Amino acid sequence: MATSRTTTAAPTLRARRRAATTEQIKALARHQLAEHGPGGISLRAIAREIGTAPSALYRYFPSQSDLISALCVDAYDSAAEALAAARVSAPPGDHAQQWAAVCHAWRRWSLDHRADFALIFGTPQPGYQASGEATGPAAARFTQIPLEVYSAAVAVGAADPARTQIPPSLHPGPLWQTLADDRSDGDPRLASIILSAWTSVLGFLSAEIFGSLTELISDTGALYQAHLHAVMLGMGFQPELAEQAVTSQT
Amino acid sequence: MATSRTTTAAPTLRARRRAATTEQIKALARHQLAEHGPGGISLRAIAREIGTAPSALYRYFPSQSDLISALCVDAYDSAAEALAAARVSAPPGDHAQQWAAVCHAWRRWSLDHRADFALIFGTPQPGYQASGEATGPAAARFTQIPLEVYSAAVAVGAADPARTQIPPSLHPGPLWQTLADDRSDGDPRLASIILSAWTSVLGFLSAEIFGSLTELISDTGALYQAHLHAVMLGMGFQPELAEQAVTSQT
DNA sequence: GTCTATACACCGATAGAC
DNA sequence: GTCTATCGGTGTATAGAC
Repeated sequence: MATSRTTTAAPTLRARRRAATTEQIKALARHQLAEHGPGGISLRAIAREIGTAPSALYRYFPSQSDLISALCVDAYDSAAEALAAARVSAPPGDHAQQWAAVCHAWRRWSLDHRADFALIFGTPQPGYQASGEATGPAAARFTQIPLEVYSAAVAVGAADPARTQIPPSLHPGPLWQTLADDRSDGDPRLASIILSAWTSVLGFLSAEIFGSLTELISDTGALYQAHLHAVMLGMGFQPELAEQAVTSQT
Repeated sequence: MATSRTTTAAPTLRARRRAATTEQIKALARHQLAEHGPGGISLRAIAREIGTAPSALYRYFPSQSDLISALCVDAYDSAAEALAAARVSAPPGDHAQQWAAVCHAWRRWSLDHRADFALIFGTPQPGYQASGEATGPAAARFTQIPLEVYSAAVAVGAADPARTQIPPSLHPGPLWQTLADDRSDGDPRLASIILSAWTSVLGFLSAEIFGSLTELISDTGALYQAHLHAVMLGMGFQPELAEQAVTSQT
């Protein structure tokens, strides 16, 4: 009966080899993704590089969609890790600077992992995205980071929802309840404010990575800084804190 | 020598039939795009529905990529038409309201043409997007609309670049010169300001169409209104004009 | 010029032997 | 778990009939 416990603390030699192969498959798939873009993942090509029959891969992933779902989860985790690291490396008391640091980390991660960015923020590939049940928790872990930073900023008065243009009557949706923990007992406007700000930042990154923003403006980094500045003012950060936070970023 | 003039004002019966077939192919491709998502366009399926051999389609489009490029051009034209119509239907003198109307038209068009939105604003499909030479003019025609509205607003004082957070030192890129006409003789900051604002709106639409924004907030329309309000303040519109323009939208 | 017919090389997925 | 064999599907290219 103990043989079925694959996730136990005592890894069988078989289980370890299996995990290694799984990781190898994902690595090759990630490489194909970066090379040939979305939809360029070929199970046959992976099997060819591994040196095995194509059908053997189906013992590791039931279908190509499951492989991509796994890549999505990894991408969310990778991004969340980058954002969390940026947050803790910022001054603990300066929530404005934490926000700016998180946003800059998001951009850097996006530029360094364009394929992963496209995977989780771009056009949903048909069939892949359908299993939001698999990628949901990872996405929640990611989204929670900016929420925590902003609600902490509001709690200490570094940002004031009353300074924003978000009407208090807007109610958050069902999925938001899953995200928010006890911190969200306060102003329900936090959901709307942070979503508005978050989508503004997402749009910049989307235009920079997918679109032709790079050819429309020379110094996209400087524009991103100004963009963040405007966004932070729009979400009610104290003007002096916002300016100082934005200019203190490298 | 006149036989090669396919775009002449005297349409041959042959040419008309050919144009009709071309349009039919594009219509079926659009349908497949909306049905099966990006990458779901199958030339064989189109030929099957038309009732012809797959290879016959190559007399109309040299390759699948060219078909998709044509769809991109159509999508840009469709969006540009919707935005331009919204602009002229707004009060001629009220530039803030024109901006808000254009943004609302953009959202409505995006929600009504999700596949086309993904085509031109989502993840670029490898190979398709490479021919920016084909879709470039159409994209320029689209981008020029908000530029015209905003520069007109600045010209009459409805918006003031000095109120924004965009530093004057930012220089526009090479492609921007192609877009801007004589109107852009003024403040070079206009490029940066409008790009920052435009990407904010794009991010909202991207999150609403690609992502799970719908499940995070109940009334996305109301949030969009507040989002626009914040964006307009960020681009230096007079506060009273911005508020009135946003609330006057249906 | 236009369409048919055919061939090629790829793909994801499945069945069944070992 | 891995293999071979196979199925139905795809985009693309070429040869040849009308």
